[in-house]
Amino acid sequence: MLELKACGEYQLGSELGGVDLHKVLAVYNFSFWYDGRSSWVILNLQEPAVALVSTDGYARFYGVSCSEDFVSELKRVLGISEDLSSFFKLGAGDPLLGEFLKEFRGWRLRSSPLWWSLIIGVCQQNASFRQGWRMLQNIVKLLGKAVRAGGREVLLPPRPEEVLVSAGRLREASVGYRAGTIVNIAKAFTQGELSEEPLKELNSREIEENLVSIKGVGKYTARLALALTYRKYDLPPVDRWLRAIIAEVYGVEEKKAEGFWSARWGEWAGLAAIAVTVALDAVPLRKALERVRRGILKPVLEDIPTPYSMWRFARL
DNA sequence: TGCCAGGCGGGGT
DNA sequence: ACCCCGCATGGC
Repeated sequence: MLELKACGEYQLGSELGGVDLHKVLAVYNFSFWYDGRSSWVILNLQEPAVALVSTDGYARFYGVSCSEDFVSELKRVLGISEDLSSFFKLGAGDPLLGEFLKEFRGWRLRSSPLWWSLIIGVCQQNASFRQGWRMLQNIVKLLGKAVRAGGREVLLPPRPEEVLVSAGRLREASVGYRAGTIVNIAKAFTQGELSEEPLKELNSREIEENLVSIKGVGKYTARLALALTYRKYDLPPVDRWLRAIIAEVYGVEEKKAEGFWSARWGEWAGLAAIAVTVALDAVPLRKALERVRRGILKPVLEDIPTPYSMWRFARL
């Protein structure tokens, strides 16, 4: 097993501002990465580097090789360096997100590597939240690679090359026909058509164009990746779930929902879209519409896996 | 037991 | 520019 070197430690302090690390680490996380006190955070998947981050802000770094940039990369991944004041200001009193944003003021979206963000998107296609995250969990457990860091084992998601050598096993992860898309994405990375670093210099529209050129990656998946990887939120991932919710809450036609959402949230539209999934516990559409009517607009479910609670569940 | 779920591409008009 | 269908899989 690959052994990562200890690369020092860092105590996050005043730069945390009002950030609530429990919320940052809990949302959309797995039980094998977060236990409620500390979480493994991926800094680099290609040349493995991770941080073990406690909710009090203490972080230890581990990597194949050590880098001076680990601290700033950790801050970027945790969203600490992101100024969301205009987002929260814009959201104050919003009929859908107002209440959530008040309670989750300390939340920031963790970023993930482009390759993994795309896989996250693919697993959400034409499936429920729970089914999608179960697929992701299966992929990590079946094809992921364990590394050793600080005397502990960490399971990392498989890299594109690792998916390709075991492509036949993707079906065991219950991803169904999405296996083909996952292979297409893996090939795009290994054949050098796609790479995280160069794309970040492009604007959102250009990145989206690049990503949708992969067969099986459409607008929704590309835009989710924009938010999850590059923290670019100006092009929101609006799916039929959010579209129907927007129509219900704001009284707009479904076909105008995306335009309405972009106008409403501007540069924050993508982050707001993801926030809605957290606020409504990502329950299926029927139930989400019912919740909206009853005004239950922040996470409340504890006994089933939701974006905010899924880290508590070993099996989703 | 069917039907459907946080898309997508390919085929129509 | 639309509309419509099929698609693997698992939950209800």
